[in-house]
Amino acid sequence: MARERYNHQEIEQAAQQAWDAAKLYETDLTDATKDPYYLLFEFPYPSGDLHIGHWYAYAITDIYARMQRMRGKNVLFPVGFDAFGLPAENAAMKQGADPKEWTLQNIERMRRQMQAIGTSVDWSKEVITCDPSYYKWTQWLFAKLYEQGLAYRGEAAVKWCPKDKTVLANEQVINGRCERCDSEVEEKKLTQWFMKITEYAERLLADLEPLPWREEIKEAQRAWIGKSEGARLWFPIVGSDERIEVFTTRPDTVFGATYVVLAPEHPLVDQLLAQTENQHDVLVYREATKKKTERERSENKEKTGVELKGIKVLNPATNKEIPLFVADYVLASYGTGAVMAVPAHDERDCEFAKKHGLPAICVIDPITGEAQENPFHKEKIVTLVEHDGKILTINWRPELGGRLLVGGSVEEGEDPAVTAAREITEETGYTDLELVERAEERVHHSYFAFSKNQAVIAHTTLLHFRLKSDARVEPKLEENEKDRFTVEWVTKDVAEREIHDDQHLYTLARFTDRPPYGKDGLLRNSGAFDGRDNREAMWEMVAAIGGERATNYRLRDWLVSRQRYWGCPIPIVYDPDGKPHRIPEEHLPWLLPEDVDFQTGDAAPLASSQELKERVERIFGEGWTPEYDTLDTFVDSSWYFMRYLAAQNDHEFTDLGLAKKWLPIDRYSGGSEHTTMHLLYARFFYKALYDLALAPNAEPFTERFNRGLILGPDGQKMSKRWGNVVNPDEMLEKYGADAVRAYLAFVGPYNEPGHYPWKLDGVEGMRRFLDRIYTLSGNLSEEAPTEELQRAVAKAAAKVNEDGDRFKFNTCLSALMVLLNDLEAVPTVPKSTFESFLILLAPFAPHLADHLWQRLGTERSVHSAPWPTVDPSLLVSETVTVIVQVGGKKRGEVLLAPEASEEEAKAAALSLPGIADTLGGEPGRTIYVPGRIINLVPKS
RNA sequence: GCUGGGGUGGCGAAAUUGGUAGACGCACUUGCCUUAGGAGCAAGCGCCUUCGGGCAUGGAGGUUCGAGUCCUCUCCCCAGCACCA
Repeated sequence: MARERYNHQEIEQAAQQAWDAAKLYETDLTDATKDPYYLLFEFPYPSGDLHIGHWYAYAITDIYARMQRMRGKNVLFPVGFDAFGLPAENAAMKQGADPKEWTLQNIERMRRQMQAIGTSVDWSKEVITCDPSYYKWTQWLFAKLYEQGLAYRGEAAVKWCPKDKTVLANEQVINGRCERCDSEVEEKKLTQWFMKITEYAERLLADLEPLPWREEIKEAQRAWIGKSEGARLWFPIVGSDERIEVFTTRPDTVFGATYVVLAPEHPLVDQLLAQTENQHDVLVYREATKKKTERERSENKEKTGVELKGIKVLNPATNKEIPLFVADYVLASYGTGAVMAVPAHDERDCEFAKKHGLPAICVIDPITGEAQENPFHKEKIVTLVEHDGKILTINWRPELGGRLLVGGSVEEGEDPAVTAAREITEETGYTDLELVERAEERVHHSYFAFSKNQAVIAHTTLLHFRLKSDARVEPKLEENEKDRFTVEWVTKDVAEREIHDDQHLYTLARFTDRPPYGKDGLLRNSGAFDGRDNREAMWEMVAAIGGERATNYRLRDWLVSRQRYWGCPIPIVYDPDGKPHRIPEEHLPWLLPEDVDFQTGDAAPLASSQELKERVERIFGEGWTPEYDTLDTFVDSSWYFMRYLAAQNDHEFTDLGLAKKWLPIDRYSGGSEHTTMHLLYARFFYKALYDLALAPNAEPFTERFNRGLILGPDGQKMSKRWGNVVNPDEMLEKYGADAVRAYLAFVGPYNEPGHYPWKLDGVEGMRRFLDRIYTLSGNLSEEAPTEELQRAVAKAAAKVNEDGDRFKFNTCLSALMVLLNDLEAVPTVPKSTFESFLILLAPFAPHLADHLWQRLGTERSVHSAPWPTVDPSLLVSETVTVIVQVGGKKRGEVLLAPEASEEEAKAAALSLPGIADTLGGEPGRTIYVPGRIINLVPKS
């Protein structure tokens, strides 16, 4: 039977017109007869043309919208445009276009394209963020947050992009570069508008836990919030009433703090300058850091800094005077902008201390091994012996511990150094030894000595020896000891790789890499706390030195001011004293002026508007001045999903009655690039509104899915630069919307963000699949379906249901392909079977399915047809293939009833040729999993 | 470096969560049909094989009657964070 090709252009246009005319996708938000289901995708920025990534985002989400609708849900599947933003303004500067016209034209074009791909979005609820009817409410919400103190004006060192000529939020700075244009970001001290997202840090973190999101999304948010728990401690400045406040996560190491460091921007630096002996050096250093970009500061990890000579601070634990430094490895914006430095236990402090010759005091004796009950205490030594750049090791037989350094037990009253020298000579024969260093700290190594059947804690002294010469005597060994180990000189690398004992590894690192030393263990050099477990004693120490528990977050407040034109005007005016006031509600929307000059250099374009100045004076009085900054577009997109519920409502920003019913959003599909910005901001916004009783609950998105990326045919990211951009319009013309969307659904799972290359052959294959369906529609009969066909349909329906809910449309389609293969194998297809097939197909190829459906003589659209319910009894087949294994290896298969007993299965298995031989007699044991396998295990 | 997610044919991927590894599709091979067309149909398609089988899910061990799936170690890829005290 020859395969026909359907005319996709005709079919698809007709279907779209029919859906439109029937208003098939307008959701009645008040309908109480059906379960509401809110399916949301991130609304696009109207850049101009729909690209394949948009297809992937909308067409695939649309599959689920259609599926849910057919299952009887009242589906809200809205769309809008995130229409403020820099590209419109750039186009204005480049081509002299009006940003508004440019944006609206793009929106018009994208609307048409979205309709052409057959998305079932509800256009009646469209929102456009640059429309005054929308931004009126953005302004209104800003004012609400301002009244709550959640939007505030503050002076801060902010990130400035010299190319885009605007400040950026922290989130928009990637490795010291502007995330949009990749320019190196500068720091400026400016007064700007912020949102107090830090006040919500804890809730943003805690409320993340129960959400059923992928771990990587949650983890990215957690990392961004960056909670760390520790303490605030105060270090008094000698001869002054001032104290330096530091934040530390390791207050238990305070006795080891040998100096204090301030960030160069720390306000105390100015205050202390007068008493500083080397004022000039400090000023020079501070100027130098100021000139460096953020990137230079973090790229060059060499630790620089200057001591404030003549100034000492007191370590509050030891009461000793310690020096004070400024260094740019301490960040002004984190914690208190000042740290206590503990070189013995912190890598960065250690590096800095080495460079400046500052002492390291070890305050923790590490504990290694595994905790044991009732241990026997013992004095031991471990020694690192070096000669000629190599390290002396004893390579024990594997069961005796493998490669180790020289160790041994200290005899009663013996000096550990003597023990060490004795052990080295006894075990290895070397005699010409020189003691280089004896570690101040000791290692407490806890283990079970099998030879003596005794749990032991070894209190180990660590020693570092050097051979003065390789003079050697015969080792003094018992006869039975001789073949238990070999003495080997190895490089440090080999030692690091092959020594597995923590205690010995610590020793190796202790004398080769130097500090930082171990993280946890028993306190030493810590006054009254000596011998205590460091973690356990930590808070007592904090209390003892007058510190307090504190939690710090990496998250900073969200900077929302932008020195740009094409954004939502901040609804603030300033009185003649420069004090900000919110613009009263009756003046909202506070319109964006139109008489602006974009070429303003570093100043905000709004400052060039005469109309704006006049408007302010007219309304508020003489001397009043406008706010010239506009809002970060992430503010617009932080609440748009609420506006969909009341897109046309002039009196309210949303409909709170409907919100109770529709929010939180059931499923939110978007790109992984929005994990730490949009998603975090929107969650914050929603929580803030919840606290104002303007949102019905505290989390806006129940489920979140990050979609993957469609790559060019060459496996590279699509880009004009590589010439590998796929033009969706061409595809649409050549293969039709159904083929393209089904192909995109088939490339891989939509519930995890993978990278899928666009393969033209694949689109053709998908079109072939659709053509085969079309062809099959010419081979229908009025017969009743056989049970076999019913089973095939039920199986496909079950799979589409299950995997559809998991956003795994690739396997849904494979189930439909299997079903089609089955249908092609029978002489004629019963009409009712084909109808079921079309219903299952409808979400994936909505136009073709609808066309064929109507050709069967049905008036209504397939998209209003009821989704098939699966009869579970049809999923259980009469016979199942049971795998026959002998000793876990497949040796054949038998057909059995699913409920066949073990005896029947065993008999059937044994009757297979060769099974009995392979088995060699009666099985010792039989494992039978009905419907799956029978495993006959030979007697051993 | 830290954290998280991964590694399965030539390619995109499946695998009922411990029970036939590679469903489905693409590419490829062979044959058929034909007024050679980038069409259609049929068969094949992990690797090796002495045709009995044997070996295969990055690698090495382990648990188990049975491991892609669980455990330990290790290598590689991707993402987020990265001087955060």
